[in-house]
Amino acid sequence: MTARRTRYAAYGGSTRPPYTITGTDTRRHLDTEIVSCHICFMMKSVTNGEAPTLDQARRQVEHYGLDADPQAVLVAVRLISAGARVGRAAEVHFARFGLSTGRYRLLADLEDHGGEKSPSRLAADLDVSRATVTGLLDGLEREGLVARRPSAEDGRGTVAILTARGAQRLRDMAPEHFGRLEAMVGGLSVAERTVFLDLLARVVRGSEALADD
Amino acid sequence: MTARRTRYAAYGGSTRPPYTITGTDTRRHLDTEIVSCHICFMMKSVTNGEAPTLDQARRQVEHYGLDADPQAVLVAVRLISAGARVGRAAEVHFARFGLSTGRYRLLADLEDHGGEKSPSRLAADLDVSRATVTGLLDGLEREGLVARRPSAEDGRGTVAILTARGAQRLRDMAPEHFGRLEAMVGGLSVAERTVFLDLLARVVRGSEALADD
DNA sequence: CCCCAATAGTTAGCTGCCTAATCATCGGGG
DNA sequence: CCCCGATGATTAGGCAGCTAACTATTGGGG
Repeated sequence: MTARRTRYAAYGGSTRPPYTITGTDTRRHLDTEIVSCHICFMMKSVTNGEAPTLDQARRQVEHYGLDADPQAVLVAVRLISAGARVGRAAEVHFARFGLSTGRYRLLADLEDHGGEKSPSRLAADLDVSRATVTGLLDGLEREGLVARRPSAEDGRGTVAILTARGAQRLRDMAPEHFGRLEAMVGGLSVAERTVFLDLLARVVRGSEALADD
Repeated sequence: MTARRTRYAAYGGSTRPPYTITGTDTRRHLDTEIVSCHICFMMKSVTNGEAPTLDQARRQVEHYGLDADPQAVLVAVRLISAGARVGRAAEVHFARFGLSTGRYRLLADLEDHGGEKSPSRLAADLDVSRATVTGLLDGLEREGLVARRPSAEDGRGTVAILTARGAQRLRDMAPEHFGRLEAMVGGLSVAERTVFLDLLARVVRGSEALADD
């Protein structure tokens, strides 16, 4: 059979190249369009990255007869939305180097720590569960970027070590990686960056209000 | 056999309550601790939500002999980190109401649009792929919060409609939901919120620098 | 000196998100 | 009038994150 015409057989050997994120096929629509709605007619601006709208927030709050501040709601919703958006952009970014955000963070943390660390420490420092670290290490070990070695002091423990190949990967991607990160915040002045860091930290601290109880 | 002692049998019927996010078992460690490292000894402050550090960013940039601005790198990395953090908090929040962030966003968008919308429109407006919308609708339909109906005009199309049960769910959760969102940004003054919205939008727009090419 | 609670790591199963491929239908150009 | 490209929706497969449960080891208290 011709290799190209096979339908489901191609999946049989799991021969899909890992991390082939290229971009969404749902192309962005026009800047502005009329939206017909059962309740009202409204202009919906789809200016990139600025959804949802203050109008939407206001409408929702009013709809349920609450006295919440629409602007406050908007900030919260935008942050959640922005987080997902930036997270996806980061995933596309790291896919270039055959990594994911999680795998890169683990590699970089290992490098910063001298090349050795236990999975538990990694989980704590990366702020993910130990199970996630197991999964990340599995993938990285398969590609030869890290290795696992039983701990010398603790019979239960393991040590993750950065391999030469892993260190090389980090070195190779560094110029483009840091260049793109810099470009990402290039639209802000130094003063604005300082303000942004402060406000971001305070909102993140406030986001515990979502999970608390 | 006693229902409590069963090991894997409990999974047999897939009788796991959906969305039982309660919090991580990796409890936070102390505020400050000494970290021994092959290269250096350093104080590692784990002040909640303020990792990674400017020092880490500076060290990394220097390590590879680049001339990137450490503060710019820090802003980018913090935003990515904060996005994941806030995203997880949101997931915990929505789990309270038997929803996920994606499912809530779909429901709310439907409600705001008069209760009817095609999956393609939902995908475009929520900024996710159509495949994701299919998955979200599957879950919501299973719980009776939305229904699918073939489109009247287009033989290919489907219309997702908000059911009475779905509208009720939104109504029930509204007070607590908006209250928590408001609390989340309660640490910011109105002026600061305005600034934050502006800066956030600009950084999100800049985050295209990660995915572009 | 032994036992048991705490800890380290893994595994199983879930969700959300993605891309690529598939199937059905619409609709305009030759 | 028919055909083929464009579009709507789903399916299949993959990764990352989570919780809960399981196994193995450590180490302190009775």
